[in-house]
Amino acid sequence: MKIVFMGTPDYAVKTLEVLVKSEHTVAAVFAQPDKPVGRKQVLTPPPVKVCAESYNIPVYQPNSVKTGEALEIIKNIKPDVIVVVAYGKILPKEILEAAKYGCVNGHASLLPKYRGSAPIQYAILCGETETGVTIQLMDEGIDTGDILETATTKIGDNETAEELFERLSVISADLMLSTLNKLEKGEVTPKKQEGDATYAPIIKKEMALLDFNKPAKELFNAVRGYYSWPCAYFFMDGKRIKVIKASVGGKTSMSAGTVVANNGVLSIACGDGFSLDILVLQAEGSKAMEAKQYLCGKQIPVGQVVGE
RNA sequence: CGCGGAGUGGAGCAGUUGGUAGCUCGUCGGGCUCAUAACCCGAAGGUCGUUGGUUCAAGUCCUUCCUCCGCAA
Repeated sequence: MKIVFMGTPDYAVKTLEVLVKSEHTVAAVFAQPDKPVGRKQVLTPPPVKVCAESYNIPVYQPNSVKTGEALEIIKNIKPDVIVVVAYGKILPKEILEAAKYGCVNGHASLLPKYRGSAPIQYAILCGETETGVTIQLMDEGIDTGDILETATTKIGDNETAEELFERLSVISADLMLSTLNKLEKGEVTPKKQEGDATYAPIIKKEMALLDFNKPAKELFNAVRGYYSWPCAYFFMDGKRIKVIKASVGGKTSMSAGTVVANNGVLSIACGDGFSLDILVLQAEGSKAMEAKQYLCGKQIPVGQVVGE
């Protein structure tokens, strides 16, 4: 089939590569415009663009896909199907209907759960033990289209969002290819989404501020779910401390937010009477380090209250 | 030049108005102990990121360059 691919981040690259190497033809790629990135604010192309160019596939980066220009480009290509993975823009009805088989989207959750832009993080934040990917036929709603295929996977007890991203991107890529093959042969029937829908709106950095009044388990999930961006954090002595790695510790009678142990790990009391053991952290201006190392240079007495 | 922090013995840090480099760990040796990640005694280990300068004297002031990091995206 002749494919137009729409995607932007690393997550979508996996699918693009699988499609490029398949018997299908990726005729054009759409990605978000280059953005200034990093401390130097260097204008950086999105990963999908870099990948597409390495295969000499034409790349389009319109600021908007609603102006009609994008539609013109697609109509000239006359694709059989438009594959959308983490593109980051909402497609107008005209584009959704511009290909023979429509727009097929790979979404990183088991729809209708976690519709929206951050399904992977939310699955971990909510303490799910299982998640997956859904290949859906897009309609005008946000991730409300009919389901073509799904694949499930267990979430590891200590798995971070970053790790899950990597795994799901591979699963999604393979499932996308097999689904397209079935779609071409008419071997797949779209099914309505069933069950209660939940939403996973975009992650904002403020959301990653740890509130020690919450249960330790929930904070542990936040540490995993917000890694590696924006990364869970709290304040101590006015300085931001990022929590890279943590685990749920033992019971404590100290009030929430109090340091209960400082030997080897930085253990902080949480709202449910358990502690959060911080194993790896990063202070402003320095690299990530083991809590033990951090505690060598900075004496933190038991009883000190953090969160300010 | 978007804002800011930092480069000091193996690790993490301190170093006050410039005057012989300290702390917590770790390492090595010894001691105590039934025993220990505990405790006690002792030791090794630093041209204080780089260049040039000011000074009787610079980790500490000025300067060149390099590297790392937080914010911001």
